Amino acid sequence: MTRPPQEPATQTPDAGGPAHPPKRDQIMAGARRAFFASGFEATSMGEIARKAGVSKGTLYVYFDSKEALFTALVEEMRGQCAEQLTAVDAADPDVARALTTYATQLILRLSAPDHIRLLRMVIAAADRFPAPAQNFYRAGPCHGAAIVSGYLRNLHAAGRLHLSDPERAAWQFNAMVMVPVMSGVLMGDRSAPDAAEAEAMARGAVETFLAAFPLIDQPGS
Amino acid sequence: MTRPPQEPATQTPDAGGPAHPPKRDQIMAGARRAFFASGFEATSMGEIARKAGVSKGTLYVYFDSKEALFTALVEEMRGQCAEQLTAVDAADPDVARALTTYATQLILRLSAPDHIRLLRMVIAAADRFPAPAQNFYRAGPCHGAAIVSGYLRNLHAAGRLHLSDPERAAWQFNAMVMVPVMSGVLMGDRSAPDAAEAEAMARGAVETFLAAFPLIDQPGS
Amino acid sequence: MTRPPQEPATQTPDAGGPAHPPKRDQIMAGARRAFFASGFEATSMGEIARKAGVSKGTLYVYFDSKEALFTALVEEMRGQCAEQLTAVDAADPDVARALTTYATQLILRLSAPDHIRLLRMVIAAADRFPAPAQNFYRAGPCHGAAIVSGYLRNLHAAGRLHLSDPERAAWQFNAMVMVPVMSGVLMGDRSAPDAAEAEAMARGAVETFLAAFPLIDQPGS
Amino acid sequence: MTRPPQEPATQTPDAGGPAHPPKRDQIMAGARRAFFASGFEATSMGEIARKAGVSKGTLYVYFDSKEALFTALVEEMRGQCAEQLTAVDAADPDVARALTTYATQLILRLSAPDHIRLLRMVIAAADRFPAPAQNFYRAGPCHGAAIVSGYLRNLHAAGRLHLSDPERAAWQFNAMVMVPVMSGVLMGDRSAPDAAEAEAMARGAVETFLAAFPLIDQPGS
DNA sequence: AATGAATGAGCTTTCATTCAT
DNA sequence: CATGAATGAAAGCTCATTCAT
Repeated sequence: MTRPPQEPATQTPDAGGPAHPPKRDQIMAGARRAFFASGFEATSMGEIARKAGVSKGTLYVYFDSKEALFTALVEEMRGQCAEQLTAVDAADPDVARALTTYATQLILRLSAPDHIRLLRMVIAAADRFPAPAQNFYRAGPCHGAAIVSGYLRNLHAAGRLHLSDPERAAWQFNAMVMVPVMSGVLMGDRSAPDAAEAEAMARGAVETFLAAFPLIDQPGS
Repeated sequence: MTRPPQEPATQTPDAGGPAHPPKRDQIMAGARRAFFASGFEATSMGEIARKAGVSKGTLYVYFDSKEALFTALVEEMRGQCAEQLTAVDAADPDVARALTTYATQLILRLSAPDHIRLLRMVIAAADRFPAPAQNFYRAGPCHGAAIVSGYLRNLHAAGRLHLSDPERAAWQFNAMVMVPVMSGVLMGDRSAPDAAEAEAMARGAVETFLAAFPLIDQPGS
Repeated sequence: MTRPPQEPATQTPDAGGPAHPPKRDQIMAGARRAFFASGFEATSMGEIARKAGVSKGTLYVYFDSKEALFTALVEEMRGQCAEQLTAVDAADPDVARALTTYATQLILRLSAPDHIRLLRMVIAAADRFPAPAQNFYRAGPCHGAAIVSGYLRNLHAAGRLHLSDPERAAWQFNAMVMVPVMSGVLMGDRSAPDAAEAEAMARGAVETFLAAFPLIDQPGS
Repeated sequence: MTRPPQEPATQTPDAGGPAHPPKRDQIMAGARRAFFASGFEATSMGEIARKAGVSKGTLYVYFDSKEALFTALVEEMRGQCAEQLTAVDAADPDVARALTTYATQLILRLSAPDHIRLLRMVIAAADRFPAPAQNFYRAGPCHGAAIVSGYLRNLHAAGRLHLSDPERAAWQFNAMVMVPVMSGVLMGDRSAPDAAEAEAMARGAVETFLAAFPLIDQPGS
């Protein structure tokens, strides 16, 4: 079920273009602003050039096409996926608290407007060029599942939890955390939750999860 | 958390357009085929007109714009959401089996290529005109949560299950059912599961769910 | 050696476009002026639209592409090839005079600026899309050879000339007529000849031709 | 009628450009390959630079513009015109054989794909910058006529042929040789002839030519 | 001299929309 | 109501040319 975030799918490699001068970053910054403002289809190369402060021709010195530029942008942003930034505090002896904190952070980051925008763009483009969505998926949901499953595995090894399939449990946990709020935000039916609401939803998920996979009390502690 | 599938959000009302003559259906049919074949942006009004067998001008007699046509189409398709078509068999005394059957159907319908296409289109458009996505969300995920929460509420009333928040539990159940496979399909990282795989995933979700919310044995049966 | 001017080579049929309204002629007229002014590559669709007095979009209602428009134009002009317009006066009993008159006309028409322009365009395009050049060749040089060979065949049948290969003789006659002046005009090394010069060159060709294929005196005339 | 291949017409003199360093030859070689591969318009300066192995900027150190580079290339290739490479064997006592051999070679060289390419390019450009075409014409057809007329003049001086206008006769001979096959090849209606076909056409031209200008038998030989 | 990054005008083509018939 | 010809704005992309290094 889990896909390791390795070997990202590629479609249109950057091809030529100068190695990595500041102009490239300038273009990426302009592209980020432009794509985030209007989405992939509705953003024109002219708009990107204007926002980047370079000529339209320069865009094509660094990127072969609009698709390639978008792909490179998503690639660059993989490292900022909500799931990449959120970890479970393995040092916290209070498992419920650790999971709740993690889940709260995840909800807040996943539902941040910029993240939603990126997600929408990437999904929208998935029909025509799947590489960005695939890479994003592996760096995001798959990575998130790996983080949680690793944590659960450790708990299991420590005898604090009984789990037959940590990976499945991790996906289920993350699913319960995100879906109730993320789906509404993604579909434009509600806005991002504030911290209090996020924590409440996190609690709900943790509660159900620990009911299904009860912690084993440590005799000596 | 749940949004009742009532009062659909509107953005671009159909304005003029005859009430419901056969020509309108003809256009809708053409639009459905065209949009599903190529997505919103890549579909031209000319293509729709050709597929519908009417002139381009006629399109504008019934719909104010391409957006309005798309919105109307999504509106019309609300009734065919995966969640609208899938029910829990309340008559089945075997709750685990009823839930597994439901979840299997849901997975298969949600990951069907046409459904994925529609979902992508609707998400892609959510930035620029949110109405379709909202309506779709309410008729889909919200409706699905309502179905399950209703079923759970009945079980609770029958004393077969103890639940403090049936709605929350319903969202969590649906989340565990869909996410592990849907997210991969939606992001283009995997293809739709076959019946066997769908059932396996359904079992996994039901197992965890019933571990968290254990059934109460009926003494007299 | 001769290619019958039948079944013209096609490459990009006109495809859609309204049947044959005045707008189409308007576009063709604009295209003619524009292409003749600058050649195929150097003429832009915008320039054609301006010269035709229509919008750029309208061009594409009638023609699929710039190539298709050019091909249609050459097609239309086939009928105005120099060779199509020039005939040998079979009624003239003075063969030398008939041939000289024909050759003079041919030289004048072939070296007319418009004809040279068209020829250059068609040759220039022959690499990328050969259909126009082929059609032009069949309607031009091949047709011209057919006219002369027909005339020669009649002379032969009438016993006025002995010829083993009328077609070959016809090509040779036409070659002698056109090359000395046409090649210089086509290559931009000289301008079109006036009537006097054209007649002088015609005489030269006829003289040599009749030296090679002497007329047989009619005993009874 | 004949233009001596002297003082080539110039239009865009090379201006700056170092006299003749190896880099210049390198560029010319790249330009030759590029122009021959794609024609004048379809060849970009970038392509030339790549094929030449120099930077785009360097191109402009040696040549003022794309046109100037093309002009210089055609200039340089004058020496390789088909007509420059083909001579009549004045030592051969068999005039018909000498002419046939010459004509066969000429046909083969003129219809060679590279020659056709060059001819098309030069004709295509003749409208916008006439110098290349003029130079090509003088080095080609004019030179060819000069070769033949010189040969004929010698025959005349030797009493083997009676000719009032050797130059005119030379043009007519060359015309009969090339036109029947060259025109078809140039217009894309047929491919280059093989040696056998070329010789057959050569024989046809020589036969007619010698019928028009019969050889005078040498009494003492 | 040589480079190659940068430019910006210009290209062909598409398309949602309008409107006279 | 229905048509389809006509539009014009804009899109992605190319390329000859320049210039600071």
